[in-house]
Amino acid sequence: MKRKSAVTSRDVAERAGVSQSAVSRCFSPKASISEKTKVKVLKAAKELGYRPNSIARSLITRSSRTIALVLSHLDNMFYPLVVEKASLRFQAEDYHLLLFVVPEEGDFAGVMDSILQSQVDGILMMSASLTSSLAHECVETGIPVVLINRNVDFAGISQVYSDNYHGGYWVGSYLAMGGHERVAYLAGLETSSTSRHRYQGLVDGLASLGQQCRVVARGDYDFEQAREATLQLFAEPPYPDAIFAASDHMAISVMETLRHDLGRRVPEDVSVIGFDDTPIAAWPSYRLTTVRQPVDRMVEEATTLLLKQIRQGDFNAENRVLPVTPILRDSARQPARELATE
Amino acid sequence: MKRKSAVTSRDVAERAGVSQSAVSRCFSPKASISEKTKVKVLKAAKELGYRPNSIARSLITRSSRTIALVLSHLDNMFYPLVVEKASLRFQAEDYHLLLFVVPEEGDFAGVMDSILQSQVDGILMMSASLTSSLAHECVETGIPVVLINRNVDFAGISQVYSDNYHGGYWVGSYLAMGGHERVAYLAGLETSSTSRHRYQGLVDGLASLGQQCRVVARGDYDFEQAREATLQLFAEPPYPDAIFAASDHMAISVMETLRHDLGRRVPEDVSVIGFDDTPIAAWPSYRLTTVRQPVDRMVEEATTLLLKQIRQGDFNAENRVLPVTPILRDSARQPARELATE
DNA sequence: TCGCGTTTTGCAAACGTATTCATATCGTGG
DNA sequence: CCACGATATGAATACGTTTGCAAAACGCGA
Repeated sequence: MKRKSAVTSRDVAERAGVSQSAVSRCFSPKASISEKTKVKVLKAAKELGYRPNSIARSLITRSSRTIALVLSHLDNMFYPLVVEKASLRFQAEDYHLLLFVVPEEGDFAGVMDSILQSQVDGILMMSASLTSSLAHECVETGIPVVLINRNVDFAGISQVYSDNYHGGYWVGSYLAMGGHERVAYLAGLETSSTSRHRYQGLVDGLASLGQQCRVVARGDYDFEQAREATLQLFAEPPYPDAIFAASDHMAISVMETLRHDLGRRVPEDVSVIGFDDTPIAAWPSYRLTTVRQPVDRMVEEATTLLLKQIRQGDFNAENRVLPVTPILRDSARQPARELATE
Repeated sequence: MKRKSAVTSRDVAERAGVSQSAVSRCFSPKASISEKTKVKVLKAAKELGYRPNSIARSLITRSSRTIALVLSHLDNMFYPLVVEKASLRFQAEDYHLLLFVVPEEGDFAGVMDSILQSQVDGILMMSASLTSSLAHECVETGIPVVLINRNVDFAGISQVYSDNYHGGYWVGSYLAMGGHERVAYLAGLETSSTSRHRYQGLVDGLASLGQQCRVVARGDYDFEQAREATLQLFAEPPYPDAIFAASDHMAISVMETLRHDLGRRVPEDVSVIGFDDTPIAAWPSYRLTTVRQPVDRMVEEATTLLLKQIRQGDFNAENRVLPVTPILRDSARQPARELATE
């Protein structure tokens, strides 16, 4: 294998018989350069296989055109989807994505440090509830951060998430109208604000019709843990007649466990409702009743928000909460008459 | 929001009363620096909130400590898993990951250009069959590339993939021994070498027992397309009595379609076999018979190979083909007596 | 205290580009 | 053909580090 070419703008300048500045200008869209020299330079550049060194460029422009994407639960189909969309969006805007997978409740501070050093122009976090000290640190460095699908009570960081409370509320009232009397909640990570808000909504939704949430189990957004939790819930009576899981990922696990380990029918014996509306939820085997998060809009809002903050150095943190949509399928017993969605 | 700090090594040098070189040395592991000045510098650095500018560092060391990860099918659970593993591995080695999602048969050359400009130290490709002109270009620039789960007939690029041919071969003989007589193959992308090799194996495996592959349908590794293809296969007799899909992702789609659209039982009416052994394959609803790819080993081999090539500037391309493991579950009719796996 | 080998330290030169500023060139109307 | 505004060009500087080199400081036995 040959050694790296390392052909610089000087090399092509020499070959084209112009100055280094000239060739630099040829690769800056808005720079002033005559058509004549431009073709000369581009010709020479092509012949030498020249590509501008983006590192040097970043150094001088003080912008890496790179955005950090940090997340953890890559096994939950929801995230790959937003990664894909976000990636396409940023690529279109000529930004690069630096991926950071934080090892699930692991050494987050370390990763954060790594991010800060990497000179990214912005950070898109879709995971890991930020401790407020870390949040503070982010803001101090002046790097724009937007949280997606998570939030932290710290002014100064932008957040876009969906209306978890009302999603939960809808589930609560829907289950209550369906005549369920022993509703269980399968929570996500303890540190997750989304899980808490969904729970709060559930409780209030049930209460609005005189019901309550009987039991809360921990699933930590994990497939296996959701399974354990479900077995636990049915270890001894009284058994739940409905389970609301904080994510589709867990809801599917619940359904699998109910059907194949516990011999329960869904929804005849127990209703199951999820959250997200992941593609799997629509598969005929599940037909999971769930609450749809507007992934496209979330990504769209988050990315444009981030880009805006990057461009105008001076910005204010914004919160965007997006509406969710109940998706009525067959995994939950339907109320006798249709529920009027608010 | 405040403006970026931009505290440089000079600032901390001044505050610590040393030269700029000294502070630089404090952040280079192997540099020679006395303990005394080191603490002085680190103290000053902490007080000022200094972080070495990795861009400037990259410029001088000519190494960005960054690796490009390029892929397309983020919806197939197989890929998020390897992304996660690869990410953790590289982070542990203090490398960063630049993510490139190539829009599915889209403008690959453009993305490639973008990658080359980004000055990555290496490229890990898990998708998109490289055209040989692009492959050539990669090699020319001298950037180490390793392909994972894909291959291209071009010496000079390292590849790690699993033994697709023998995986297919096993499927062929297993289906033949199970007494299937009308086997269909649901192919992946036409450009995909893996799909071709699996097919070749299937054909030979069937032939070894006097059978053949009756029909080939195109699924392009896509869930929806796999569904269409399945419907097509059962549009009119003769119907297949077994379908081998080039990925679990498609195999699941096939099962869903068979059961819910076509009212067929699996495996009583038709056997289904996949490839990958994605987590979903093990779910009780499917219990998909499949061929396991050793994801962990693939990632391990690919990453170490890449890192090795990066470290020693001079390297030879290597191919690693890893053994697969048949996973016998319930989606395919079992032969009367156990098949002795070779 | 001196001498000598070993660390430590500072100076200065890179790394490859963008960009300012002054100069040169061009186009055009008088 | 001249003058003049607009536009194109080149020289030089800066971005924030790493690192070779030479000088300085150090440790320590004599």
